[in-house]
Amino acid sequence: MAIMLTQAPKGTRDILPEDIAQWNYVEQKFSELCKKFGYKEIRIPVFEHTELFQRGVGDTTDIVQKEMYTFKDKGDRSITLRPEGTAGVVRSYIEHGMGSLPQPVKLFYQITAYRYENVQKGRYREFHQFGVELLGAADPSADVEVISMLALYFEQLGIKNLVLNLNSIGCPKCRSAYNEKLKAYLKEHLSSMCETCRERYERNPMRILDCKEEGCKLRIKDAPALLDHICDECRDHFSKVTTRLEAIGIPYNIDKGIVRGLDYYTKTVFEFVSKNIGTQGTVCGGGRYDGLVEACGGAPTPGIGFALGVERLLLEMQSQGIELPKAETPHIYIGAIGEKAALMCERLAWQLRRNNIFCVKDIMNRSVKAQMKYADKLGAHYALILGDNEIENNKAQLKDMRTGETKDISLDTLIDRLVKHRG
RNA sequence: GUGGGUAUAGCUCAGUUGGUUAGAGCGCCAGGUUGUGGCCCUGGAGGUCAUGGGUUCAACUCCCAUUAUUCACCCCA
Repeated sequence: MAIMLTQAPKGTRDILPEDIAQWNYVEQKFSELCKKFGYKEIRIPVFEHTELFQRGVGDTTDIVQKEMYTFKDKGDRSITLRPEGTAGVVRSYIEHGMGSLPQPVKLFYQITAYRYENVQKGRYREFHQFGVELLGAADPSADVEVISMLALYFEQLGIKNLVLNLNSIGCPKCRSAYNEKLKAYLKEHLSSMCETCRERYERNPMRILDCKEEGCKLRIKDAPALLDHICDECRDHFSKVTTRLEAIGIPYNIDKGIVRGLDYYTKTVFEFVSKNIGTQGTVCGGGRYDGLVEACGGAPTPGIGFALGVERLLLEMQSQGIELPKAETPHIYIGAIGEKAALMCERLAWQLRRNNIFCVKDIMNRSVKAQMKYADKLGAHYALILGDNEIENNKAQLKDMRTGETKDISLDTLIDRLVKHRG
């Protein structure tokens, strides 16, 4: 089979001009909101050293085990296209000594990410994420700030009925104690469980709770839940988070099953889930990762963040019938008949554009009728055609394309009038 | 990695039990006016019917494979 020159690779897609306005809209809204909370934008590389993700995301995760786009560059370095944003941001935090900045350090980003997975609704191999990382703050207020940002973002976009699922997966201390309890419970059932679960039993028993195999689900149902076995400190942290969420009126649902995909998550984990955009309903996921900076070679630093799937966000907005902005249309179209008029058209359009007016002019040398049709299709508010009469009298008919009315207007005052009447 | 659906024009789709020049609507271009869009009318461009093989006198139509796409499993944003 010949390589498909005319087809984008599997799992990638073009965002076409007709859809750009809605992307710009959600991007701008997100960026404004982040700034109001004191977050600063950061831009990180599309690729990093493979080892960063192995450490930062975790060797036992599906992401690292089977979903990364990894290749050798010409210097024989192993390079990986970022499968998410947190690892890169944490690397940057360490590399640039951000631990010496006034704490906490609050960052946001809008990135593409890459995972080699089979494509389905709401899931692509190249996808877009908005994310936030809050580094240096261990207090439960930090968890609440990050979650409340999301709640406010959805509110501002007019999105309703997303469910906030919340859980705590404890700290390394209580988790290892819990893991022992879990292993003790699972030990007698192990022979009847699936192969991957038997492997997880050794490497990362908590992930067994995520298994969807029927046989395993049966065993898991009555397994001890981590949330019921976390240490006093983690319990206190979690209860402060929920108390504060209640204080500002953000509803949540405790879901003891949330584990999250990254190994370094600690304490609070959460996701915002939709029911109506297919089975990939997690619009946004995040959590606390107090061990991550240290694991990547920095000083012990608490952190919390989230990533929001933009494709899923837009799917959700569409499914809720939320009206999204469309591209701006020209304020005026200027056409011309004949060479003399074309020269005048050139000058006029130039002046309009220097005055910041959205102006489209004829560059096809077409008939008047074709030009008017074109102006109509562009959605221009006004149209104006220059010809011999206009040159002679220095006047033209300014046509309002919505009402069809025309007005005689002196070309000298055209710009003033358009500036005044704009918008 | 696994399973199901789908593949005909730029888009949405027809195409009879297999039958000769593959159609429609929308969109695009042009004309119907001598210098003015929308409605209407006329004309035009645009398809190796996803690709490769097979059955047949004959395949868009039946069979097989491949690829793409889509939905789902796994997992995640």
